[in-house]
Amino acid sequence: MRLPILSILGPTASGKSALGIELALKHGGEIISCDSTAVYRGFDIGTDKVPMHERRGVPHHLIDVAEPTEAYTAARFVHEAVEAIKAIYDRGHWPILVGGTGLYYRALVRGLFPGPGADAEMRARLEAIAGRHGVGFLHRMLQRVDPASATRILPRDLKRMIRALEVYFLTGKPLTDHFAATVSPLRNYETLGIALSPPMRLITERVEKRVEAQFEQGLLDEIRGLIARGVPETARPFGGLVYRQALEHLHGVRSEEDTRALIARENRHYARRQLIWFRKEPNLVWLQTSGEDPGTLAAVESLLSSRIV
RNA sequence: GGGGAGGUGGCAGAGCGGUCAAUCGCAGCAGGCUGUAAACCUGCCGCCUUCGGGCUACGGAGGUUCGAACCCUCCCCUCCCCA
Repeated sequence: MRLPILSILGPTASGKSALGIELALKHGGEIISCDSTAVYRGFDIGTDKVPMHERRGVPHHLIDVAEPTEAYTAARFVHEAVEAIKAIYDRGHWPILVGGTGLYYRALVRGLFPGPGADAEMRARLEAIAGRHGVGFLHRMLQRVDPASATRILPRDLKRMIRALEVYFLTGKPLTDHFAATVSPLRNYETLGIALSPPMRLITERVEKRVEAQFEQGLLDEIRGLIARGVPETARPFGGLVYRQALEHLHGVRSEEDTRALIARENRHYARRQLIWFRKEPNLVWLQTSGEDPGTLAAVESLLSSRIV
């Protein structure tokens, strides 16, 4: 008898982490972060990692597992998350997935096709072609070798086009053909997914407060420190939300005040995209409250009590 | 008081006689996503629409013209410089 893998999803600042910890404390849970940026060591403030002392002894997995110069991927996430889930159940504990990275969640729950991963050399070559002949050239190329993907991928969506071509050239088979072989890594597990979706007004408010707090906690010093330690500004996590805008500010692109406002706005945009993503996920139970709302905990508890397997 | 610049859709800012409901950007709204995903990409964005189009628009009022956001006259208002 054990609890289903619980997933707590939701947009930024919806209170996922707090809820996860609360539930973990009650039922012997361990948290698996589903966050594409929290995996990077040294990027703490801008990713809003829960500090050690606030974790209250609850183990957190898939946080700080990669160097900033590494390229963490959805595939690696899936692999490590599955390993973590197994290990947690083996310990007799309960795995709780907490995060907001839609692709990672979907990849874990629905699976990725069993094909080749990123190939830096191939990508560089394709990018060079795009640079020389334009994106349209790549799209026409894709049209010839993988018409189905060419229809799905818009002509200017370079990243997806490159991936589709990469898969084709590496396997001789169109990407869309590979899709049929996709299986869920969690197919043998019982799962329960919660989507937190408090009113957007509340998200906006919380995001604004959080951005202020991030600056107060020394976001800029954290960035300076990372650079001083030799992390190149081209490192993956520097290209993401918060860090990108803050880095621009350090380069004098705009004032700190404007940067804070910009980051808050970008966070709202991001929250919207996250929700769009989750809405397409089947089998999620939606709660219109934040993770700290006592009603949320009660609702999840009651869902769990009917789902013990 | 004298001299100069200008008033364009939520902001910012092009246009300077027809092809302008008005470039581009931002904001706003909607959406996509199978190994970079906090990334990347798409559509809408005056009002109405059966999505073909219809209507009202570029500070205000007149005027010139087949035709004006663009030219002329007057008025109103902003900003800068000198006093």
